Amino acid sequence: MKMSIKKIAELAEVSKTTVSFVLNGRGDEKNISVNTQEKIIEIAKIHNYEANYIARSLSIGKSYTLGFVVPDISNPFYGKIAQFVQQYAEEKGYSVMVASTGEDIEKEKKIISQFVARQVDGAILASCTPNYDKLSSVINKNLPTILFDRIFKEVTDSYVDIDNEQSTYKITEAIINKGHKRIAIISLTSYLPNISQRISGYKMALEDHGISFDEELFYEVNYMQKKESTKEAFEQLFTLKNAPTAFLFLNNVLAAEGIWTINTYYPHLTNNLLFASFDNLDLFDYSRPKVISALQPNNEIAKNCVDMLCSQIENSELTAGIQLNTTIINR
Amino acid sequence: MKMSIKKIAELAEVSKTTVSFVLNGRGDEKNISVNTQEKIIEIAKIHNYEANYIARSLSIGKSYTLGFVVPDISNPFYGKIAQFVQQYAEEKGYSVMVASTGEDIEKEKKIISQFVARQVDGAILASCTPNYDKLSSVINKNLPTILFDRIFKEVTDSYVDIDNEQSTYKITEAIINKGHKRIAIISLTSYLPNISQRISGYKMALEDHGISFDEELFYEVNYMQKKESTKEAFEQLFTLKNAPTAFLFLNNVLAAEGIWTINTYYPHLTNNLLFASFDNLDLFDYSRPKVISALQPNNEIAKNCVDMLCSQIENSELTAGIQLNTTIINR
DNA sequence: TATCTTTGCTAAACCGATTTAGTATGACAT
DNA sequence: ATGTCATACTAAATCGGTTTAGCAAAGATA
Repeated sequence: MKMSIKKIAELAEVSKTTVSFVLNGRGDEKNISVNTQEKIIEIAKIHNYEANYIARSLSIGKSYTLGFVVPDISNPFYGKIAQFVQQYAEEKGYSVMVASTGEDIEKEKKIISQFVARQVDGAILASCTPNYDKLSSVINKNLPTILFDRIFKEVTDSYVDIDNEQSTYKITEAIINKGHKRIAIISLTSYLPNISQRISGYKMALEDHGISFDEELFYEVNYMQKKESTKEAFEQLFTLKNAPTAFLFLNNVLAAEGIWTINTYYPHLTNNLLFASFDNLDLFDYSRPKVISALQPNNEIAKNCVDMLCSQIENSELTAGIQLNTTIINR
Repeated sequence: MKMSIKKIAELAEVSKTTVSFVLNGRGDEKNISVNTQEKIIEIAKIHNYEANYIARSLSIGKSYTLGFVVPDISNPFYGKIAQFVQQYAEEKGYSVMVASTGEDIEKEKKIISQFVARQVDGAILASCTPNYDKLSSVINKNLPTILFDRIFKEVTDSYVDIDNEQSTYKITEAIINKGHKRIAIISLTSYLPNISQRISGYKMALEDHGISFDEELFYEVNYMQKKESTKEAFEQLFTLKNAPTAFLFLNNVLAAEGIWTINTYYPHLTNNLLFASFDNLDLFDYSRPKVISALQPNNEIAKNCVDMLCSQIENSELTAGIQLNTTIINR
């Protein structure tokens, strides 16, 4: 038999009110006698009573649920952050609903609406839209939202950012310091702010080291057909009279694809090239080539997202957006 | 202003009941005049009304929420399945709450209790307990539950299994067919049924090919200290007078660790050894050594989990447990 | 003895939906 | 004129909690 506060009240021969007070630990405060308190707690224990969160949510107008929305939850970068987000959320009494948008802005809208309808208290979002008008329409449903990874500062101050430009500058510098001058950069067709910051860091580093930016070394891969697109990029780059000796990939998916491509179609070159990537992957330790990378502080990103979101939810306190630093892993 | 059925009723000058009928598409069935219906829908649209799922849940006693509980959501195997589970769940109108147990049975219990309190309609679970008494106590909260990956058939018939024994038999056979006779097997200290089935498949294949099982080639890695434990395993195995020429890892985490270890400490051996793994990882395509693997049908596992769970929830229909096949990728 | 305070408890409204069991009205048949 | 039926709608209970306002009795104070 499913227990409810009402049934406990009947068994203990007290009112629902009293039961609610006692089971919420407000018995003393509300002057409920020790006797009554013990009786109620005893009965609750015997019958394995567990509060119905749905009813409580409806009553107090808070669901203690957060939404976590990313392009692809099976990407290890988002996976790691999901894991930490859930862990920190749990510590604060929140559960987490997760959804992947598959880089589809319409789906993202639907998911957010769905989460709003489900009364999530807030959302942590890596939006897939390359357009901040659209993003505004998505998140301005007066839903507390923290942006990460894909950030539009024009839309909100609630974000946990990464020093994309500075990090890419450092990676590029590390490549240059190993003696490379022809550094290909593999980017995305879709224009996200984090990506353009990374491109900018690359260009700055080149400039500061007296290397001029060569449009021929800049390649945009189409995410939807990344296998073919990456293969094509390599073909083009290797037919250049002055082919690149190093490759900088602007995220982990591109890098993994690059590693696959080079091993599949150009295995003889794996020892001659230098690879570098934004985002880290464990496999960069032992892939051929090894990959210099900028490791994002997943744990801290998650912690800050949850902390900021909760303080926004609980204290309606808008913390300013923050920027975290990556660690360059120079393999 | 947050809209509710009550406010729409006031604006339309009808009863809450009528509004509810109309907005649920039961207007015709309930003989609500076309005029009234249009008026209500119009008002709802103007004010951007979205039903409160919490209230609906309380009322109908169903949350349209599923729990997805795994040891580690950042493991790509679980991540992929999570992605598909969420996708299929969404198609059926369910949202998914995700949680990682970190291989901690107490945490697993807490998470399930939490999900039960939150009134999830059912759960998809890869339990971390090596003990089916404990598992029973976890899932027998009359919560519809589908087990996958970590399955105890004694506990429930609701599972989506993999042909662990047969698959490992095939992998082992593939190794043998490449001329190897000394095949190390790297397992886990924790005794899960899927792991013992895999071990059994390995032994059967050896036997069928006239190779006797050698206890010295069997190594159990401690998950909690897998780096040190794997390193130790390799040290031990390589000091054998008759060292192994092939390694079979019983899951992807062990294999990834093995690849890391061999590249870090024995880079000169990477071309001489054959690796094989249960579970597939993209990197097996280009790691050194390449890795023969048994690819689990993530998409199908997810689809079956969701389908079985929903039919259990919606029709109280207990489908029998099923077993899916892996694909051996012989690199 | 009268008044005030504290102790111990509860009735009832509320959150926002769903759903059952109706009612009122008018049309039609007998 | 009466009964039957379809149409168009609604009052009120319900789900399982929280919370406000307040009551009755006992003890303390004047």
